[in-house]
Amino acid sequence: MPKQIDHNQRRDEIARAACLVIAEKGFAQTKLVDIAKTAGCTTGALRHYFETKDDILNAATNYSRLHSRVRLDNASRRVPYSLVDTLFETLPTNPAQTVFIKVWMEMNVRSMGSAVLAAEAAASARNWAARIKEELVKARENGQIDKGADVDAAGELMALGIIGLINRAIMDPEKWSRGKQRTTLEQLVERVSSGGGKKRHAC
Amino acid sequence: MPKQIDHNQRRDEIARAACLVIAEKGFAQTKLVDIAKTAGCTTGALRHYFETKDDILNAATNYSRLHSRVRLDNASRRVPYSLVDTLFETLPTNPAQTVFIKVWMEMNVRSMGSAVLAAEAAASARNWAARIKEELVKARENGQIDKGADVDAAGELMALGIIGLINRAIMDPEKWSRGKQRTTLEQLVERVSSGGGKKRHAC
Amino acid sequence: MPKQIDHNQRRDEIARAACLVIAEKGFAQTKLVDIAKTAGCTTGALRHYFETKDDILNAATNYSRLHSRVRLDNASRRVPYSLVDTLFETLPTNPAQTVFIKVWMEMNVRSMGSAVLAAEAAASARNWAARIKEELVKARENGQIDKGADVDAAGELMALGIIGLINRAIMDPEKWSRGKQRTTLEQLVERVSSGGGKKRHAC
Amino acid sequence: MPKQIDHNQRRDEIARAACLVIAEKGFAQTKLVDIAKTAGCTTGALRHYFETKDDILNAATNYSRLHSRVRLDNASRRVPYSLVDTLFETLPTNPAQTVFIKVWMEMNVRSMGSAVLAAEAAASARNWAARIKEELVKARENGQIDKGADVDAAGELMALGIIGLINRAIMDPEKWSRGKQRTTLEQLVERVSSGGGKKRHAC
DNA sequence: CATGAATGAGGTTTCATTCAT
DNA sequence: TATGAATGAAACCTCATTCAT
Repeated sequence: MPKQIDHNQRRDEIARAACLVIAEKGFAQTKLVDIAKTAGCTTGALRHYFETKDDILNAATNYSRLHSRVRLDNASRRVPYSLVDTLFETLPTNPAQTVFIKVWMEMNVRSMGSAVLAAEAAASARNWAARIKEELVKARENGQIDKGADVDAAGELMALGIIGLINRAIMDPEKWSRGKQRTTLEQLVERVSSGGGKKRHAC
Repeated sequence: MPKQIDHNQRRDEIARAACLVIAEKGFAQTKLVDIAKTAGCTTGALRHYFETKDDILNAATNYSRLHSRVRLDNASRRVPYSLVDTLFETLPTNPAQTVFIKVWMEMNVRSMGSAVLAAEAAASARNWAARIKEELVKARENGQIDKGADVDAAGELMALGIIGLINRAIMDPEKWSRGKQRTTLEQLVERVSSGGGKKRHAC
Repeated sequence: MPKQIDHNQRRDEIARAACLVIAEKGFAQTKLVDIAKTAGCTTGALRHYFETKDDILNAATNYSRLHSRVRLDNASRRVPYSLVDTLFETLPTNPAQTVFIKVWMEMNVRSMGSAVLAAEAAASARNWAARIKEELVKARENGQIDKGADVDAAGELMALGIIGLINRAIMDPEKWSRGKQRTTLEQLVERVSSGGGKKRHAC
Repeated sequence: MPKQIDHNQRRDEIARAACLVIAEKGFAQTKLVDIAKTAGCTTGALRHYFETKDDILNAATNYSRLHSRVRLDNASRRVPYSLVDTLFETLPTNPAQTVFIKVWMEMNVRSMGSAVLAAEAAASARNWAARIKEELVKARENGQIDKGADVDAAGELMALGIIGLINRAIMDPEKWSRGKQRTTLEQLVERVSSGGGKKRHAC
């Protein structure tokens, strides 16, 4: 009997290798040989798990999305709960997260060239924004933001701010140190979540 | 030197053509022949104006940055001045601006693969954020935002929010209609600029 | 040596599987994996019975030739004997025979690229023509064609006609229904075998 | 201005080069580099004239069909007209014709793997058979075959015989010398065209 | 014997760049 | 200055073959 291989696991390993290469070299410079080398195999072997290069790229996209989501979920489960600490996990403050975010950016851009990919990317973005809103709900329950906060509006704005922060931090890591990302996130949470219509009327 | 003028004009036309192709097909699918076709010439002719494809891509990047900047400047000069109206001009609410923003996104991603380009992109981003801050200053002077607003912090957050909004609107145009972009921008201006530490204490 | 028997039987099964794949997909599109799948095994297993792909292809060729020959022999042994019925068995009027004929055509073409294979194919063709001639002899003895028929010439022409019929029927099955093949074969037998120089003079 | 190239002419040259390579090496062994080399260019240059390898192969098929047809037409126009001389031109009695016939055989086989190609091949075959029939009509008018000959049936049988002859001559050139092809063709014409129902009744 | 993952040579395809005209 | 045919390197893709299990 030949070596028993867990196909799904191997696919994940390849997707992860693809992420590393994409994050390092950029999508356009990502060659199959590099992915294969990083995954510890040859280009031919890749074909046992993926039909085409595009399939690998798509798998990398999903891998990246999934791991970002898992990272956020894990942070959210920490006790005691902290909204800022949780959201902070989504920022490119460490190599691993930076990799996934770079892949996410590369793939967002790539998806602009295909209706199908664009639809997926849009769905993923909505999903992610909804996930951010959930955190605000949780934080409101925990009393970390105003009880009267309009989490719908706040969630949308928070999502935008985080996306912006992620973008700028990736593009300009020199300026956007871990500390500055943290401070900015705190400001974001404070301004965006404090308020909503009711609060302002009360004031 | 009429020839020189024509030469620069032609370079601009080519850069603009490159922007259109990049926005339509994406960076990875942008071929020199397509740029040439869009510019109304042949690949050979491109060579008279640019040494390499990368040069054209860089020119497209600069063209895109310049025009986004000009658009913002023009909006800012309108009388009577309106902060929201001005910032609204930076959003992908019309085909032309959408093109430039797509190019900006594509090129940001592309720049991740090169230290030189990354530095340029970072500088451009800082520059753009500073420009947004200027608008807040102007708006504060005009009384459109609180006199006591901390424009440094607010400017930073506003820049993040706008970047996030641009990203989401580009990736998910179905959800982010012109109207929704407008409404969201208004909320952003209200929450981000209203306040700063002092104001809140006063309340 | 029961193993030996199984071995040969397995080789036959593989050759037959190869025929099916060749007939369905064509020689150029015949992959070892497809043959293995059709034979109910894996590519690795093929190696226990054949050294290379070419060996399998050659085996398929021989299998096809052998079975066509057996089919003709069986038809020839039917009582009462009928020349047309017998020759009819060589035509692609049923799926099985169609498969073998397609393999024969594919392999004829393939053999054009190799002196050794070409020689084999030529020998096989001569052999087959001789076999057709035998049928004419038998038919003459049975009185189904003129006693004075020149079976040498007639056999040659008959062989040509049948080859042509096979070719056209395979290439254009829509036009060459079973019935039309039958009718045409009858005409062929009538015209080709009726005569020869002597007969015509006698007329 | 660059070198002025007649695209159609260049396409024809490439198609012809492809024919030569196909005839020499067989379809399966035909590499683009060989075609390019034979055509006196590089593989890259081929792309100016054909999208894919398959397109080149299809062009070779059409080129082969066209030239076989032209050859037959030219032979048919010779004066004085001779049916046998005309049909003789369709046989592989010289290198050029042998090439085209080999391509025809290769491509017939190749077409078996594709519904579209198969339909084309079938149409081409019907067309060719109709063309043969035309020659019989002409020969009947010229008195070279019986006035009462049933050219419909005879044409069909003649087409079959010629196809068979072509096949055998290509596969077994040693046996099927130019002379033997000629003799056999004469016999074919004599037996197949002499007769039809009326004639036999008269006898 | 059988498996099927892995190999890697060899093919096709792509496309920025060059250059004779 | 402009053309666009041609180049050729580099990528992706294919698949017969191998071999550890």
